Amino acid sequence: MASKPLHHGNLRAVLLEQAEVMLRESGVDGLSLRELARRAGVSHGAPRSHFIDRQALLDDLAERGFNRLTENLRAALRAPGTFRERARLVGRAYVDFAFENAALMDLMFAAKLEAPSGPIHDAAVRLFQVFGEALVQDGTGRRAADDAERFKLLFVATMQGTATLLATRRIGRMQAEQVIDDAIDVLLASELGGRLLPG
Amino acid sequence: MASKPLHHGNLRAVLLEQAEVMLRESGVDGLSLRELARRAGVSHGAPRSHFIDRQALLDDLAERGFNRLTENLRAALRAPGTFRERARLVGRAYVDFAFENAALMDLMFAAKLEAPSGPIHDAAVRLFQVFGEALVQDGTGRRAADDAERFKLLFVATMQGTATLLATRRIGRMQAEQVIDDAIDVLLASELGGRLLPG
DNA sequence: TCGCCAGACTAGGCAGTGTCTAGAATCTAG
DNA sequence: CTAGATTCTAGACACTGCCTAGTCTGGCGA
Repeated sequence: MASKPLHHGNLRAVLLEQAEVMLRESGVDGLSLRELARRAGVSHGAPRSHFIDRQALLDDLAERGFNRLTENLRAALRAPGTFRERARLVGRAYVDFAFENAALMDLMFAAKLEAPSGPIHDAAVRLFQVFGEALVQDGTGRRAADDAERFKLLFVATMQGTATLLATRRIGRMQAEQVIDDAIDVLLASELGGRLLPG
Repeated sequence: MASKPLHHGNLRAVLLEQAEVMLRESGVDGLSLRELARRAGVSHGAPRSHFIDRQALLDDLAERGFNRLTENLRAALRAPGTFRERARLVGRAYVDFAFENAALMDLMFAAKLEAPSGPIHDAAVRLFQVFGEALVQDGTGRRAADDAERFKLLFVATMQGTATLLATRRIGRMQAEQVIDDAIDVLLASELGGRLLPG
């Protein structure tokens, strides 16, 4: 599938690229297929060869967003340093991404009415798995696994909430960084964190 | 302003009510002014007398959502019990609201491109003030105020993140409740919580 | 080599939408 | 009772997403 450039070149890639630009410029509501086609220099029906729906395009954008964010977090996690230091980097990466891609985050975390399934959901699962990977340094027993899951969820929820507050401009960037620093301090000092990361 | 029923009765109220129904039924995208007018039994231009814009209607809905959520949290906070117990109730109220009004939450926490201002932002500020009120049992000195602010932000961020994860069906309702319980435990056991609520 | 065909793309049309306008209907204040 | 302001109607316009028929093109098998 998705073989070679055909008539236009590689329209699909151009569409996705321009779509991200429009998303940044004028939000989700400002992203119209016809305007997108206009910018790409093709007829208004052309995008339909690559995206059956407007929603299909939005889903694709969201999925790519998840993948990019996942990669950012992976990179932060690969950095040398203590667990605390790397956790800080991860938090900053998350919050930075939310700040610089506010509209895209809306797309990624828009409330779905249907049941969770499909590639977007899978991409989200893959994102959250990143947090899990960092916590399995001691994978001893079911107790540890349960603790790790709760620790992970708590950390993710805090990051996500901070990201939302930042993207909606309810708090500033510095406040956001303080929140994640505080969150990490509190989490690592807690009983939950102590059980997971002794020493 | 907003005196008495005129031709129709009180259209504005009917529109807002029906709009919330449509929001719940088919999300933000499914909320059209013309369909709304149809359901209210008025011509397609009638809503314009009460809402200059579609966005004005959405803003009004968001503001009302903030006010309702604020009232819910106030009620939870008024309940008798220890601080921990009331904090639990607040967390549950927040998360329940997000679960039952997912599309509305999207509206309330959609990323804004502009600077924060206007009635929606004010309503959001009022919401977050509720958390502050619960924390000023000992208002001694600047240090305490700073701690209270950080505590509040951390708590709010966690609630908000949990709400998003729940509304997007990334986690279940029971997981969400565990997250807020864990968050409260961790926060109250922390140094930050200890400084604020000694004893 | 050549015909053929799946896929990319064009162009037109349709229903639906948000917004604007002029004007009728209605309420309210003087 | 009249005059003005407000609510509402009806029509128009530009724009949107989606559908359809038909054209073009690149690659593959005979």
